[in-house]
Amino acid sequence: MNDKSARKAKKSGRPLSFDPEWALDELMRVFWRQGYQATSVEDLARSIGVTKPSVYGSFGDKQQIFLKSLDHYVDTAPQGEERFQNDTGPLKANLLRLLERVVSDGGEAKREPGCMLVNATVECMQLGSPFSDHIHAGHDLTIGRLRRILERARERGELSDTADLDRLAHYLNMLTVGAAVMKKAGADRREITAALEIGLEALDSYMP
Amino acid sequence: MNDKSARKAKKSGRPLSFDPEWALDELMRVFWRQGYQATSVEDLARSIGVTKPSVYGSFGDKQQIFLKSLDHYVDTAPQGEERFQNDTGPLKANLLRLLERVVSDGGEAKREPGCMLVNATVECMQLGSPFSDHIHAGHDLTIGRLRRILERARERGELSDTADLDRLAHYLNMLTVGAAVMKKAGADRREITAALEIGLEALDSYMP
DNA sequence: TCAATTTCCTACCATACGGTATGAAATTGT
DNA sequence: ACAATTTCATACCGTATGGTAGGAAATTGA
Repeated sequence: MNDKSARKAKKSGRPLSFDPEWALDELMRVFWRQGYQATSVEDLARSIGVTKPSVYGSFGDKQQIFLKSLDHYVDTAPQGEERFQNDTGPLKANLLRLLERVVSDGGEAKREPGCMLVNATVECMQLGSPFSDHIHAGHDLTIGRLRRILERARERGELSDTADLDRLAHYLNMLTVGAAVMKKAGADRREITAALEIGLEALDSYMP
Repeated sequence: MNDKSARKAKKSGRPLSFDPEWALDELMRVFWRQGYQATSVEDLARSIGVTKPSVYGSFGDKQQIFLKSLDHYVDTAPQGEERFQNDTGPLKANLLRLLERVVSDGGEAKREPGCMLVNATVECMQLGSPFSDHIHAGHDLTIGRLRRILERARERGELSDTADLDRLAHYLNMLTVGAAVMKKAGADRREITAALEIGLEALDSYMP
């Protein structure tokens, strides 16, 4: 009867004109580039080659689309969980690579979209729930990922046993966030890298 | 004839119902709290107790009001030029006080407006000129102020002669920006302070 | 008191946007 | 072939918004 859980259950009726996963990725990119308020539902519809009612039918209203896009961003770009895995080298070098990637990702064109989570924080925290909830979750997830990197580094003896990994993770997140904003402000990439290198020197105090 | 330059020239006609300087400060606060796109011209008018046409008559269109507000913000709040002067104590303590003030200013209520320049960067850089020009100018001014603090510290012997003050100023600005965003994200104030303290430890490498 | 000047508010316009009603088009199963 | 189902696009509605026209109100100077 209630067969909603069946994944591969073939549906009758006209098929979707787009792949839902691909579409969500496209929708995310529009919000990433333009922000929440500056994006119209028609922009979203055009990006996946349909008209408004189809978007509403498949993804809900504008707010829901944005929240799904934000969750999708945090899950995938630019530093998905799997990208955190290959951190076998020196801690500071790994972190620099990671933070630089956050800053350089999505920046093929002249317009730099920066980090969507940061953009959402500035633009949407004031809009209250459920925006604030999803944004909180995004930061918690990011900080948790950073903390796990630090934990693995400590297991390898690269951080002293007394170091407060929570505080360090919060600091690294703040550093990344600052870099993302300055990227969007048009700062030169080498300038940002130089600043990040200075910031990572703060870790020296917590190495054995 | 063309007496526009006369400051105290008494104008004939109905007097303004508000003090222009006070009004600009109020307008700035509305944009600071709500952002550019989420603010309607009617919001602005109500904040100074008039209706829309009076606002247009005195301050121009929405874009001009925003740019004037942003310039006014950079000039005055939260770390105007004069607030940078009393830095006779130890460098790191002075910087911590300064960066904390940036983060705590304007946050009387529950809604944290953060730093208006950061908010404008995220929301308005994509809107092109003249937004991007004013935002650039704001960051340049802020970084220049930080650089002057570092220069005075070096004159007092608190920084080594080889330290690259430009890079350090860029780094400190990035740190502040990150703190402003995390403040808006709802991060606890003690959490932010702790992260800032870690970030300032990076300066140790540049002290003699 | 009266003209000149400047600001004020009411009312309005055009547009853009979020969201929906409705029926046509495309598929599946029988 | 035909019913059931699902997605599609055209057309529309109500509202909010940026911006303006036009005349009333308040001041200065004569």
